[in-house]
Amino acid sequence: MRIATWNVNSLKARMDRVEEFLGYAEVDVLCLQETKMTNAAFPALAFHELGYDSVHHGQGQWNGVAILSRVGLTDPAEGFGSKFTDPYEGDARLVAATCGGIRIVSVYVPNGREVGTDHFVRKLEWFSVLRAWLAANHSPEDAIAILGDYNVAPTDNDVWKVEAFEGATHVTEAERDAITALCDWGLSDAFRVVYPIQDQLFSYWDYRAGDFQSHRGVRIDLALTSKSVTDRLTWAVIDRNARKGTKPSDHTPVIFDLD
DNA sequence: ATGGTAGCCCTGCTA
Repeated sequence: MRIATWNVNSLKARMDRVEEFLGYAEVDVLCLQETKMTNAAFPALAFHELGYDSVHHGQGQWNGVAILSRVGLTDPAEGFGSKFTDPYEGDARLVAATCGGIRIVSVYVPNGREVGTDHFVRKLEWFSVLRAWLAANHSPEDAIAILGDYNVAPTDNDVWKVEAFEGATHVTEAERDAITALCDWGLSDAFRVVYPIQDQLFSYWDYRAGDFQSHRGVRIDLALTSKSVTDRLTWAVIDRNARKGTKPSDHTPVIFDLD
């Protein structure tokens, strides 16, 4: 089983590239973030014709998350539900479904903008709610995989140059602690199971200033997997070619193979 | 050099 995550930065602008990706990548499950469209505009029929069932939690101008699956898709759920107060209430940032026996969650964690802002505080709160939601709805014994744009580089090996991120978001101790808290519950950063210490392996490069061509990137698109999923993990790949060519997203797909 | 680009909508906001 092959699962993947991709922040497409507008599905409308990226549909050709997504269809191209589905044509060569042979993914069974694909989590999308930043679809930036309403549910009414979501091209479920086009995906169905390519063999994928789908669930989309859309908003419109911003955010928007989806799951595509060709190994079944049942029990779809959107957001944290009524038992939790979402610090970014109204944003479409989480959707879940069971695909091929695994509870798949597609997340778009808030960016946080600047350290010290209200947005940053609520980013950390969003992580707290995610952990509470996880603990309330699942056991670490479950087969669960939370894939998406976490807007956090978990270690210094996940940024192109540590000095370039002094005082910046995505690398603070508080944000990294939030990832650690999810891992302490019973999840693993699946990419680091395959590549424990290798650096300069990125999933996002800013469009500006030739950052991609100059290898100035970060690894913020992650799959956090419970033990039974992690134990099945055989390989992980970053599809750098998807960052090249005509109208690329600023993120690449990150792909995981399970036995 | 507080720059740069891309995508959305009301010509600014978000990333």
